[in-house]
Amino acid sequence: MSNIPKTYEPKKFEKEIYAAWERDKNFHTTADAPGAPFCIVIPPPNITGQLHMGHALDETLQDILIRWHRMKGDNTLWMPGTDHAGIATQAKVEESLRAEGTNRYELGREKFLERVWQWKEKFGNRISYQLRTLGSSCDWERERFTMDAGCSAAVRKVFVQLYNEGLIYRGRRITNWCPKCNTALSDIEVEHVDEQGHLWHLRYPFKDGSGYIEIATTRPETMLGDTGVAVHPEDERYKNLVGKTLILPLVNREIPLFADSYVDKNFGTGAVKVTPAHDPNDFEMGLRHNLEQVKVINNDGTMSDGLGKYSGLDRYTCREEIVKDLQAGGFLVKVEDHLHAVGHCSRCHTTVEPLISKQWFVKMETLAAPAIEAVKSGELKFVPERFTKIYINWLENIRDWCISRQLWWGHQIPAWYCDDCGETIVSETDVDECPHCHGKNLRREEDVLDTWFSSALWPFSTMGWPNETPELKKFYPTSVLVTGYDIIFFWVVRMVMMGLKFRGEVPFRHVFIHGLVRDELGRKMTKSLGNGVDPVEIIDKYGADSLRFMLVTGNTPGNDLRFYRAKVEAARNFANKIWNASRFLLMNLEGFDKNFRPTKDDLELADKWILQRLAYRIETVTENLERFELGEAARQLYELLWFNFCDYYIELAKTRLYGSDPRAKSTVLFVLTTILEGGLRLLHPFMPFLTEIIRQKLPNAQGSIMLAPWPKVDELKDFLDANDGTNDAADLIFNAVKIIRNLKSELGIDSRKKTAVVLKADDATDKKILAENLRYLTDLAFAEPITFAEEKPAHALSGLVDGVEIFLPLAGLIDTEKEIARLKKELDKLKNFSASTAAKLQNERFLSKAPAQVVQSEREKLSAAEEKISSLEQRINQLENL
RNA sequence: GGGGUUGUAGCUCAGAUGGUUAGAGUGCCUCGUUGACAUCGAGGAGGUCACAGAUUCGAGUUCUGUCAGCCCCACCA
Repeated sequence: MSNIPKTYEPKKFEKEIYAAWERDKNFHTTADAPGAPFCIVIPPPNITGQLHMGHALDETLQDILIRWHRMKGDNTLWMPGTDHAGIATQAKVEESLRAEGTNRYELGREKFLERVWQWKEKFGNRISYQLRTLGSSCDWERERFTMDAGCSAAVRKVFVQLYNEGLIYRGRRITNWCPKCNTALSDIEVEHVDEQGHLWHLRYPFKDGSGYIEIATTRPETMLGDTGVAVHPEDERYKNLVGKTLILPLVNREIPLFADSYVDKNFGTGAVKVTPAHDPNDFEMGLRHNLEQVKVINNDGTMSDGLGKYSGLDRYTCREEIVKDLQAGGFLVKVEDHLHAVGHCSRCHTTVEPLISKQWFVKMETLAAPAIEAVKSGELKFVPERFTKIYINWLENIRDWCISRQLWWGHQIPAWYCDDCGETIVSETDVDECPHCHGKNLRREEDVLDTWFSSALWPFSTMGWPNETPELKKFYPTSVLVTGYDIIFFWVVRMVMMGLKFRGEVPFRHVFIHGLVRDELGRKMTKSLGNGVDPVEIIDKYGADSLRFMLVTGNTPGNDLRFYRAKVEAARNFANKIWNASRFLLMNLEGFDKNFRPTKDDLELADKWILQRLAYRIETVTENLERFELGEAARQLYELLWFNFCDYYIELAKTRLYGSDPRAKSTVLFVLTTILEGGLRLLHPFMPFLTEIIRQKLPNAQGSIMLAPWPKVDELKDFLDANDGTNDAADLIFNAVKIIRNLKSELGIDSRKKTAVVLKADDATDKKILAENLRYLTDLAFAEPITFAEEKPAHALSGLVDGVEIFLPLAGLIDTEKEIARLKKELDKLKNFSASTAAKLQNERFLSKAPAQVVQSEREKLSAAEEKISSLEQRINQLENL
């Protein structure tokens, strides 16, 4: 029988296995295949760069669910693809152009886009390749891109319909503007960061010379655009001043003092300067009071023309100049330190400038209502549930979505402006004549759409929508969306809204949320910190299976997890353990008859025990997968395969394996292969490569493991008997093993050295179990010879398990005092426990209110403890009288 | 300002619907290389489950409050 190398070296086989899966079309899905649909659409990675640890986690979770369902026999589709990532990708390409000494404007729109497509080709492929190295079992034949023809058609259709329904509109509004990216941003693309700034107190004189009013501002440079000063209508300090005219310092513009309830009486001086063109609140107030909008800051962050010496200055340089000039003019009262939140571009971290410009918006309120309802009704569920609150809270306070971006890379907005009659035409197909005036002077809107607009359609645009494809019918709504909590607002809510709007159904039944992967110190992995760990490098060194296993164990849904190498190594060691257990089995397969099936009578305690363990884990692992508790499922498999199978069963199997009874050997081989093969299938979703390569070598399996059936308890039913006492018996034996090992260690005896053991069992059942399985004590604890005694030997170390006393007789004298001290310590512990249990059992209320089962088990515990106590006391007595 | 979340062994984390004497990985200490595995085996030390109350026969687990950390949302200039 073929054998495998001594150590687990994933690098030697992972690539090959993946290639074989792909070659054999194991990932392939058709809509008309049998089985209930199970579908996940991948959160499309950006084509900006390469796979990072966050992707590795996201893909691993998805692949586990996908592989599990595929094995379960569901018609399983994992739709792969990538995202064009408008701003981010454009910025990357512009960066590389800068390195070449040119820029996009020199290149022109068309040439520039060619460059971006080249970039897409390169990095999109790299991402797909890296997903493969992780083992992701996507249906690659269906790979999509947010800007491919199908997605583009979907985008156009959605845009036009929303426009026609009045849900998309174009308006001149104040929006967040990034002076560096040179584009508008939506509200959620702005990150607010607390910054230590200043609060400048300024005095604005009244026109009539009757003094001045003091205002406070954090942005003095915007005063050039002030067109009013506001106070609260009920502010006694200013009540009778409202309506007066002020002279704006430095500019000498006449501006009104008016009242608006927006103003907070308690902040600053209670009087606020109003700059409608550069502050969202001032903009609103400006509309309410018909104030002029004076734009003083350009899109690039410099000061506008017509501002005299300030024109052309950078906004922050200008601030310094203004402050200087205000001070010189006697308008500056004082400067205070002030901590306040400042908006930054989430992409480049430049301070955002609120500016007035013409942008396209999506009206959110009518779209949001059904999205809220879908979650409230339970049609869509978040895992963990707590995220529903965040989701609903956000949707209930939603504001219109600015979807136009002044970029080139993205879906160009399908709108045309007629220069002849001023008409705006929005159309799914390109337009070359104005339907209104038949003029030919049409200009296409240059702006592109926010990246998330196309991402929002991903669950159905990838399935062929707007055509009613078989895929759409079969797989929509998809089953689960797996994503990080950081993009719930960006993506999840928008997919839900668009899915409900255009398909009339939620895009997915469950949203499975995971946390962020952090570094060993708990910090976010970022480029600026340089603390990112490259998954490709980890895979190269430890294997994809180890990385995957590490990413799912030891964490719970929705919580962040820390990445540290020791954890990957632990996972790798687990893989190596399985590797070697398999190696052991493979080297002992001689004489294996794959048609042999033992009868129940052939099975001994260890066989029945391990088969029951497997059956139990089939149940609990499946349950945990159903609950999305992948970490717990993985933990249980670790326990089954390492502790139960390797540490106990394999050791116990050796005697019969090397023995002379052929039927016993056949039986043990059957059990070994059954457990390993079943365990591999359970483990396959987590560690696909390792389980595949090993299972292919097993004589009791055929075909790819990824297409093998998910284990069922039913497979083992011939060997299971829930009430045969197997577990109690196994507990007794294994506890006895522990005690013998323990005593040996206490005496400094080599754990593998054969040591005589004396047993004293008063209970007939216990005695029978021990007598039938003495070999296990020899195999696991190297106890030999083992004898039964009615009396406690004098010179011996002793231990207790259930009702059984275990002695290690000593040839020479034992250190009696030390042994007494040890036993007394144990006695104390037992007495404490028995006292508290006894107290519990004397408590009337416990007896009357606790379930009978609990009371009963407490009684049993107490009597067991009392038995042990008396036995220990006897023993101590005996030793003291020596 | 609102909301969320975390606080369990030196470190990183599990402990679903409250019920054995609270677990794992890693680190540490002792011992062990006669063919599955030193990426290993055996044993050990190490925890008043942040703190204070409440509910309950019973709380690491439920509730309230306090302290500490992290995160998200938010138009106080």
